[in-house]
Amino acid sequence: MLNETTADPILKAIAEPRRREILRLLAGRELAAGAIAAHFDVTQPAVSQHLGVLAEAGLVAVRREGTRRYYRALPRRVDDLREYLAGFWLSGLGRLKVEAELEQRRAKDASEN
Amino acid sequence: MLNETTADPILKAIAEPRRREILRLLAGRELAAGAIAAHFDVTQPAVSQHLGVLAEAGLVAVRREGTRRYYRALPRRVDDLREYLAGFWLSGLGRLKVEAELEQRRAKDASEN
DNA sequence: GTGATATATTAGTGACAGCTTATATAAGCC
DNA sequence: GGCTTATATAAGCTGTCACTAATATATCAC
Repeated sequence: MLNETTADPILKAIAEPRRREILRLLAGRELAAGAIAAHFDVTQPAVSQHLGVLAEAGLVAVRREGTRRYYRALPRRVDDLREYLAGFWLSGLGRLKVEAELEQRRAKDASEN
Repeated sequence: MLNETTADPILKAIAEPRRREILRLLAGRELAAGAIAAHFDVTQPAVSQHLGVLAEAGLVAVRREGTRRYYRALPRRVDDLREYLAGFWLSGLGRLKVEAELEQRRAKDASEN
């Protein structure tokens, strides 16, 4: 389970449109760095830096084969982020209290909208 | 359901530690802008600007009462973001194909780790 | 109206992020 | 060894962001 510190780089990494494009490009398949860079109109170093950020956040994994570097997305990491967001309101002290109030608010919102 | 364009400001807003603190402070309760600002060691304008970003992203709502501005978190918006992340790999073309490959990868990852 | 309080807005500053070009690293081929 | 290809790293530029101090707006009380 992610905490505030571990979730931060993941959020920062995914809060960037180009990196989200890269991630989606790697959905369910492996691609070499060059092939990834070819999909965009920015330079290869720019994409390489994005891949570095994604790797640092654990959103992608690399496999080296000869001179190539094959990247693949790690969907588990996004699931972790979803979990983090699910427990977002329950962090800190007074979990139960907040949880109860949240339940109230949910019901209120549902009736309002 | 969020799309790439609508999800972006929410991700940007939540990818900031102080704004996450503010959001959690507003979990299940309403607080005046001043009360929120009092919780942090930055100036009132700084917090006001954060509240502006959060409001712009639809993560908080404001209620004006006299000279006070009461903010409350909108948990629904975070739920929307979770949904967006859930469908992240299925966006773009070839949804079914990617979905199948994802399923494969899930199983593979589960056995590896 | 004046004054006080709550909040937002403006202008400016330093840090950082995404980009570029240029260069370094490393593997494969001759 | 040298040459080429694939990728990363470094240095510099520009825009954006979180912050500050100062100011504006708005509401209340008198």
